[in-house]
Amino acid sequence: MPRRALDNPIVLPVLGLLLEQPTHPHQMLTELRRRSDAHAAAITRGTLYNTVATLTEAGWLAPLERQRSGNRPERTVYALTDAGREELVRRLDSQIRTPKREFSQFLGAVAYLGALGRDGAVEALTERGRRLRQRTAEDERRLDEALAAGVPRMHVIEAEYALSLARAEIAWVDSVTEELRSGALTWPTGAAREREGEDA
Amino acid sequence: MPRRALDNPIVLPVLGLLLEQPTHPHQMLTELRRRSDAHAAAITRGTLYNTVATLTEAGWLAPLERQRSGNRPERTVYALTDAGREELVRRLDSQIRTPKREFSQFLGAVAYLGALGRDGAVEALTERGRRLRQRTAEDERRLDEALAAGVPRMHVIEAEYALSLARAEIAWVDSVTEELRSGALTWPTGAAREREGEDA
DNA sequence: ACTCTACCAGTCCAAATAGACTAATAGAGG
DNA sequence: CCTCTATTAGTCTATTTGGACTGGTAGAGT
Repeated sequence: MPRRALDNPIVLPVLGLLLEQPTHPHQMLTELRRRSDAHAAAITRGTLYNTVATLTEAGWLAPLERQRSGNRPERTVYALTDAGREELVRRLDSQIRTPKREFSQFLGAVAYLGALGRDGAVEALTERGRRLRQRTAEDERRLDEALAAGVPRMHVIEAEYALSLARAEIAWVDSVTEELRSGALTWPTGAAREREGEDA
Repeated sequence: MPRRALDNPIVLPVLGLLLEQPTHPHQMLTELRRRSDAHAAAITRGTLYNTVATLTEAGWLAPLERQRSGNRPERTVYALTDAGREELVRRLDSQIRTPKREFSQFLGAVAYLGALGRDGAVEALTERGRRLRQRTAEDERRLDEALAAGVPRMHVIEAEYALSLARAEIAWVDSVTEELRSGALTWPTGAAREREGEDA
C-alpha cells in the first residue's frame, strides 16, 4: 500500500538530512529552511510531521530517544534505519538516472509571452535578465568563497549545477530580448491584433 | 481575503487557455493535458473544478452559457472577463520579471550525489546524459518540424527556452561525469568512508 | 437490434497540506 | 525582579487535492 505521502517532495531532503545525523522534527525544519538555498523549497510544519510519521511507519526511520528539557514539549529524535539508507540510495539513483520534465513558473509564463505585447515583453525580460545576473553574481561569489575556504567541491556540487542552468537562462533571456528589440523575432498577426487591442 | 486557491499553479494555464476561447472545464482538462508537454504539469479534476469555481468568485471568469446534449451532465462554458484578462497580464508580467528559485527533483538529488559512491554516481549520470540527449534530439526534431510547417516562432518560444536549458543540463552532466571518471573531481574523505561502508 | 467498450462531464470524499494556535522557557531591557 | 519578546516544539483544523465513482451517450462488433 504505497501511501501517497511517501512520494512527497520533502522525503528526500528528510532522508538526506538524517544521513548526516539523527535529529528531531523541529530541528529538521529549522535546518532544512536554513539551507533552503540548496534544496527543500517549501517545507511546512504539517507536512514535515506527517512525513516523519509516514516514514517511520514505512520503517525507514526509527525513534531513537525522547528528550525533554524542563517542561517543554517532549521531542523525539529520529534516526535513519538501514532500510531507510537503502531507500535513500534507491531514490537518489532513480532521480538522477531518469530525467523528468518539470515546469517552472517561468516556462508556463513564457508560453504566453505574446499576451504582453512586444514592448511589455521586452521590458519584463530585460528586468528578469538584470535580476538573474545580479543573483547569479551573488551565488558565484558565495561559491568561490566556500571553495576558497576549503569546502570540497562535492559538497557544493548542486550549487555548481544551479549556476550552470542560471547562466544558460541568462543567455537565453538576453538573446530573446535582443531579437525582440531588433525585430528579428516578430509578432505573429494574431497576437499583434491582441496587442493593438490593449491600447484601443 | 486572498484565498490560497488563487495561487495554485494551474491558474495561469487556465487563464491562458481561456484567452484563446471560452470552454467548459472538462474540455480544459483534455486540452491542457494534450498540450502538457509545454505547460500544466499535473492537472487533476478536483483541482481544476475547484480552481474554476474560485476564479469565477474572484470575477476573473464568468459562465457564458450552459449546454446540454441529450441527458448528459450539463456543462457550463466559461469565458475570461476583462478583469481576468488584466489579471493574466499582471501575473505574466510578474512571473517573467521576477525570477524565483525553483527546485527540480534532480537538483535535490544532486546535493546527495556523494551517497551513491563514485561508481554509482558515474553510472547514474551517464544514463541521465544518454536519456537527456535522446529526449532533446526528439524535441529538436519536433520544433524544427513545426517551424518548417510555418508555425510562427513566438508560438513555440517556450519550446526554444526548454531546449536551451536542456542543452545546458546535458553539458553539465557530461562534464561532471567526465571529471568523476578522470578523477579531476574527487570524493571528500567523509563521503569516501560512507562509500566504503557500502561494501563492507 | 443488442451487447460492450470507450468517452463524456461532473460530483464527491478520504487523504494531505498550510499554517494558526498552544504552551513552555530563556534572555533582554527597564 | 518583573514584564515582554523571541525561540522551542508540537498539535490541530480548515482548505485543498487526487482520483474513485456516477450516470449517461456514441459507436464497434456480432
